[in-house]
Amino acid sequence: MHPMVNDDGTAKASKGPEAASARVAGDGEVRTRPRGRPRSFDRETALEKALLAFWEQGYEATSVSDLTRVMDIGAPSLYAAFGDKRSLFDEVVRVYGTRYGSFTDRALAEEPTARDAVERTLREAATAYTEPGHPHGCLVVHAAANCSNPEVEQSLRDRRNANIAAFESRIRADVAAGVLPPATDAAALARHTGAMIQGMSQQARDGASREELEAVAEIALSIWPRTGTRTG
Amino acid sequence: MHPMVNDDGTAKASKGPEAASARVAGDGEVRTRPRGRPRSFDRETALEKALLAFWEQGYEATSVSDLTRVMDIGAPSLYAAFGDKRSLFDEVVRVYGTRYGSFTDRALAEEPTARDAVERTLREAATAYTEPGHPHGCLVVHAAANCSNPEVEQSLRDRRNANIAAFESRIRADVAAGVLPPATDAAALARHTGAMIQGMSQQARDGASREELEAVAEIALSIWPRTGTRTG
DNA sequence: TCATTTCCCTAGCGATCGCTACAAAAATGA
DNA sequence: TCATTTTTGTAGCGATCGCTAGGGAAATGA
Repeated sequence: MHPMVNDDGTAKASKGPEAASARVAGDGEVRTRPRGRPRSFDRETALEKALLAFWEQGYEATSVSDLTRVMDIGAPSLYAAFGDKRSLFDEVVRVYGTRYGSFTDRALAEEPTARDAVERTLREAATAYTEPGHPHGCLVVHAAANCSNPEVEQSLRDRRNANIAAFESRIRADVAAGVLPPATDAAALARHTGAMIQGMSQQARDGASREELEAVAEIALSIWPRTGTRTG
Repeated sequence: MHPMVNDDGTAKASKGPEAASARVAGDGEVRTRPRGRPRSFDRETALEKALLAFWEQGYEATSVSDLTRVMDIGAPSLYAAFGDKRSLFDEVVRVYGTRYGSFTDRALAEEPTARDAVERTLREAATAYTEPGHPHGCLVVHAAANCSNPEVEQSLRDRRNANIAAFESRIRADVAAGVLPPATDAAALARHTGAMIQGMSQQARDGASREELEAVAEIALSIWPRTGTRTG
């Protein structure tokens, strides 16, 4: 696809400067350093800078010139290490998902009920979306808004809708288990949760504080029947 | 500011091809047609096309080339009639506010209680944000997202926050009147409403149907105490 | 008819966009 | 030392961005 992409360019994982050339067959010593001139920058550090830029400004408003400036590398280095702008953004979204955006998945996996998962998600969203040290709000919600590239826009839309679908199936499971009433509209409840998350993210971008978002979350949580199995 | 802007270019209201040259002093007859070559396009029609383009793609992703194509006029005609891209967008936002986005103001002005106003707003949002014939969601919420021009982004942010502030003062009025409990957190309740509106708008952009948004609205409304003065 | 006024069309301005050709620089193994 | 491999910086590609100069076209009043 791309002519000048080296081994760890568009690869899935971000491996360091290993993957050497000289391979010692069955022995353990594969400590050989790569062949040519070594990279002058740390790939993960540069990726983190790109993440913050995309998070702040969105995919399209972040130019390659912006990226090379904040990553402190030249354009050819960027293209050699990350492919093109789109590939870099995809990798940024992956890293964002594992580093910043995984509280929803954790809540769904670890909490005993759907309500508890939603409660934890909304409360953690209030914190995460206003945390100092990085842009406010959710990258997945905002970074591909008004994007001329329909594939980029669709990829984040898919993530948002998959998130809501995960809530819905979790709610359905609680309905089947008798934790929630049989008449529960799981789809609507899940979509309501998704709308709250996205609305809170927009509020965070518009300047709302953590306390203000927490108050919003409390209100949103009051719709859930308090008949859960929680001990609290 | 702009050298080649005629009388009705960047003016507040969109007046037609009047504002004639020959002025009959105190008499009523000011029917004289303008002096030079008449415009070959209808200004309001072109403005509506620009509105739909900005609504669909956002401020920055809509190029002047896009605009001249959908408005079916040349670039010099656009600049002569509307100033620059920014002025055209400002006018589009004004028209959008009066034509599509005024249901919130109407609800706040016409409904007897804050709860009724929010109820009507959320229900009408479900309809308006999924209406066929124009893009889904709210222009004010989305059109300036990820905008490189901070003034444009701020102008819509101000509108969103002013909207929430209007809800808050309406809620405070009901608290003062005894319609809502004295312990009501007006700011949080207003922000919750704003987050719901923005979340529903995002949902509409992501493909949610009117029925789905109405179900979300019903859930969101269930947080309000049903002790209103409504007869229904 | 004719000067005046205003609009439209062509054509192109300088700036920026994403991206890359090219050659020097810095590491390797032999 | 020297050929090989990979990265780096420079410099610039074609395309598009927002915007406008300039001259002809279409209306006016005289």
